[in-house]
Amino acid sequence: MEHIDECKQGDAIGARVESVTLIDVARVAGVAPMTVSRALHRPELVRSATQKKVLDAVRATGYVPNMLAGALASSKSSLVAVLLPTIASSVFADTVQALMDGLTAARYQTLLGLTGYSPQREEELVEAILGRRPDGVVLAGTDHTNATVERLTRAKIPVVEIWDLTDTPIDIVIGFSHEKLGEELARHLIKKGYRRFSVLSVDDPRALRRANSFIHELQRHDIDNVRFVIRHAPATLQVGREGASAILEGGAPEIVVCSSDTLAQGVLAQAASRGLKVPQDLAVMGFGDLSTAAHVYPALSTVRVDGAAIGACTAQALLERFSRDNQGKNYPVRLDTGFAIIDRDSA
Amino acid sequence: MEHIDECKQGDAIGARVESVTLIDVARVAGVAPMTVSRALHRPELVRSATQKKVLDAVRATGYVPNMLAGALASSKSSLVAVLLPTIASSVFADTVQALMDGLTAARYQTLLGLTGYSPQREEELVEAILGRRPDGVVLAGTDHTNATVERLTRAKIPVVEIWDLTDTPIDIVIGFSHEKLGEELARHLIKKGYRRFSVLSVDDPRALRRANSFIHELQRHDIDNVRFVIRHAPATLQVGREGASAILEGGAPEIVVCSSDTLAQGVLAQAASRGLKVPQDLAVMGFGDLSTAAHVYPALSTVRVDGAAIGACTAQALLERFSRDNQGKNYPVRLDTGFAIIDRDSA
DNA sequence: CTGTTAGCGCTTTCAT
DNA sequence: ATGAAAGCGCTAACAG
Repeated sequence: MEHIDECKQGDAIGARVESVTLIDVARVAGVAPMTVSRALHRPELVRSATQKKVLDAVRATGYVPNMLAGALASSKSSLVAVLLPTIASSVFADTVQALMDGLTAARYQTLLGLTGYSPQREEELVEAILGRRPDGVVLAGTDHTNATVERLTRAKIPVVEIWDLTDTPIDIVIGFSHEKLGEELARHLIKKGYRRFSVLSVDDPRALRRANSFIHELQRHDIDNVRFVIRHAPATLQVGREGASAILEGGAPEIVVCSSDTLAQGVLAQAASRGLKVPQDLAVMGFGDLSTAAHVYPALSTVRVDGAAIGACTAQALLERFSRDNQGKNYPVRLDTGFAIIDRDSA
Repeated sequence: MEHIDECKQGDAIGARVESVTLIDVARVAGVAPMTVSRALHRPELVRSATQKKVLDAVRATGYVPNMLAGALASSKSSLVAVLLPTIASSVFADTVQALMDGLTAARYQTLLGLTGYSPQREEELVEAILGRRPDGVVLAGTDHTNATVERLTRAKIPVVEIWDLTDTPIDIVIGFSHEKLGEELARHLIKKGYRRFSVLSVDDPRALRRANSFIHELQRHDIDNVRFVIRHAPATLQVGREGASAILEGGAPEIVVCSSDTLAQGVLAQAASRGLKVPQDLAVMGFGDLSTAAHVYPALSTVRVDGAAIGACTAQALLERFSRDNQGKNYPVRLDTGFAIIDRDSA
């Protein structure tokens, strides 16, 4: 309110709200601006008496440091950009939570961008976001346009690709192999005795890669007639339910392998409404996180991925890069966080 | 790899990666820096020949405008801060998606902060984030610390509180009344003939307010012995399942009213595993979005909230504020987006 | 430990 | 339609 009065006086004509600056604080504290800056960011470099004067002045003036100016002057934005396909697909929720927890604790802030599974859109977002001079970038997946890769590389900041693995990462890559997952799952289920498979997947690139390598592995074991139903992302219960209908049209397979737990839940619902017992009449396999579904639906099998671990490792990798005096050197990281097949018959 | 070579050449001694600036572009294009700036941001002010020279120079140099500098000079950051309790609770997913769609289209970027339902944490985040000089702030809910409100007010930027309603908004408020929702729901269910109620809620403040006004309204209708089970947020299927167990201990009520669809799904699962038919043996009421659950579980009733509408309205309100020559004036907005009771018996 | 001097890269505000 | 000068608010680098 004191502030508002000031405004009414000050801005006789104009629009600009003139905010309190470092210089104002310095004047009130009776020290040099630089001393205020130090008192705020490196308190160990100033006498505690000075420190107190400054903090008092900060409080008195209601000073809020302008990080735009700080970042410009220091070439350090304390900003990390995170680009995800969507926020609706909750597979990333744990990852983002863990990532942001780690970053926030280290006083980094998060710039979020949603790509909608479109590499083109990702490219535009990268370009726009790089203008903010983030200290690091996190991307979902390893499939990017050439321009995206080039821009990211030119930016010379840590880049983490997550939720996938590749032999040619831009910089750091933390995740697991969707191909390997598909193959292992196929072998696992064959070993369990299943022979009649259906696959229900949304058209998100990683889901499709899992599905394809799953089906290929089945073929290598002479299992060919796999019903493969693809629906548009995002994966919802409704999509799962409709997909199940489509699959069940041609008679029930032994098992339906879904690209996500959400889909799998939709399938469960559809199975229930048709009076099919799971897993006796119809086994259902999901993908995602245990906490979401597997504990709750005793009949549901799933492939568990530790999203929180991916986020935590990403935060740690970034912070390490930020802190280390990485003078020109690169410390590539390739972390396979793995996955676990949670199986109702064996568990 | 090209990247690394370049590094080794260029930075003979130092650490700083010197990037291409407006001045470099101007030199290459043979014009003044200011002309480059205009060509990029207000093309209508430069001759198309000049325009072309500049764009060529931009491409040739790989120039990426430094928005930190731009924002500092122009006092316009093109940044909107969004503070949410969590990203795990998917009730906000649609809202965030719609909000960001709107903002991104207008070339605004989003700074995300997670408060974990803690007003204290929100306060810290607000302080930190205000340092970025965002052009607007979006907050979930209307329950903030005094310091939060004061800082936000002092910032003199549009502030939107969403997913709730209040008579004393900071600035703009877009959502619905959780009290009214609880009351209407109570009256609705009483009218349908229900008498034995249980409530299962997580301890998120808005969920509790819905639950409390629901129960109070029941009491006003002389229904008193309501079982009220509260669990820690976030709401997961597992929490729903456990909560259902706790409730069913004391014999099944006619209906369980849950603070979210996710919880409700957990209750459905538990009911199924006990052989209870829904809604005949046990009716289940959720809360959230239709697409999540109600279309899929024919037995599930729910209160539908249009999260996407909240996000879209928020984006629109912000953009309007940004564009209008809001010279000192305020255009308060109070938008009740309402809710709809989706009922299995009536629908 | 504190102060001074120079910018960071851009845009505003005049001139031309 | 284009240019020149003067900052935006802060911090690096050095001097004391």
